[in-house]
Amino acid sequence: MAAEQSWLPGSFTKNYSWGSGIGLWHLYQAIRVGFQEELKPVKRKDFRARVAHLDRPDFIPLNYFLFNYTRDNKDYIAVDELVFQALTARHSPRFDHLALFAFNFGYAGHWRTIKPGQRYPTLWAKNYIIERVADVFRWNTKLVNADDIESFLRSKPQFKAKTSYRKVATNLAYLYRVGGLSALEAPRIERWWVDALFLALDRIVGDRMAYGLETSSDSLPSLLLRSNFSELSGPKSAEKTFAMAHLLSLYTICGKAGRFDPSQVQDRVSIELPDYYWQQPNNNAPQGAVHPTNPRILKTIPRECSSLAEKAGFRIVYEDDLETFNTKDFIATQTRRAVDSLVHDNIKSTLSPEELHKLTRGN
DNA sequence: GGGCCCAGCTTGTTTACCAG
DNA sequence: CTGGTAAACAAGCTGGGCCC
Repeated sequence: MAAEQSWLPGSFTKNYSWGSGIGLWHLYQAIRVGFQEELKPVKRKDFRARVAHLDRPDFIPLNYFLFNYTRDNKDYIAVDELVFQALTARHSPRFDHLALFAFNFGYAGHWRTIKPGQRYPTLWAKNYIIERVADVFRWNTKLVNADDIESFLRSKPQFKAKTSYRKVATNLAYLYRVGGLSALEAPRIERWWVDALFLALDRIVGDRMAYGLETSSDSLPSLLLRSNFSELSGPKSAEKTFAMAHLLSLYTICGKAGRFDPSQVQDRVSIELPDYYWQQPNNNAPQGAVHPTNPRILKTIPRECSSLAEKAGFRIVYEDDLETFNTKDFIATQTRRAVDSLVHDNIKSTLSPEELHKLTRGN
């Protein structure tokens, strides 16, 4: 992505009527209605028709938060991590933070009538986050406000807007406030961050595919680096860096963006686990994959992917546990399991529970 | 300062019309 | 009846003003 290209605000001079006290619920609702609660790509025009009765500008979800692609001369909205979270989880701040990340990351894909600037529709917000929030403010989001955004935009010749500096600045400050930008300050790994990593990968791969480029798994780390994922997803830390390696292998083994298509996952299972007896899951709720070295590395995945996740070294957490998943309990269980297996193998441990505890946490 | 409304622009698509 | 072209229309926004 060329940094020197124009930053166009497009319809972000409009208001979406976010309302107060409900976060980005209207976006969540638009996605659920637009997809009719099905994890299948939907035609752009069908999405519009379905959300028409919600009486909000449909191009805000479509052109700023979701991902578009064209196939056989028809425009579709992709099923990606943001759609997955909207359709499989209750609305929560976790969704809002993921949506804010999607907005700042700013990949809208391709559609037939796309105009200049719409492929990456939020370069002004993205660069505000990178240059001001991450670099200058060190993620102290208390310093974010409309005045600061406006003066940033006025200082940037790339930002092409005749009169709308103030409107864009106030709308962006408002979006950040209702969506909870301050939560992105978290130095440790949180679930929205794990989801955001998958979303970034979906969008990077999808953007390249929409414009005719294949992406090998080997190239994902460098593409991720160049995408400014780390600058856009809160303070950097060693914990996040370690987690990225594990999560990249989980993303790859689950089939990247193909993880939402059960037949593609089934094909992957037969390749990765030739002896695995495939059973149609009797429950479509997603499961959690948690990494034994750090229980904060918890990713919801489609149920069909669980055997693949285990192959990548993750443990499966059941759906009912996810809402209340407790890091301490998980560590305790892991420690007990480790002790049990030592006892079972008739090995006398010379390690104290504390030492085992450290071992099972790794890193 | 956000919500709301509307005029108007650009681009793409459909229809109308005409020559051959 | 066919192909080409232009006019009409519709989609998809954008900009701006007014209100509370």
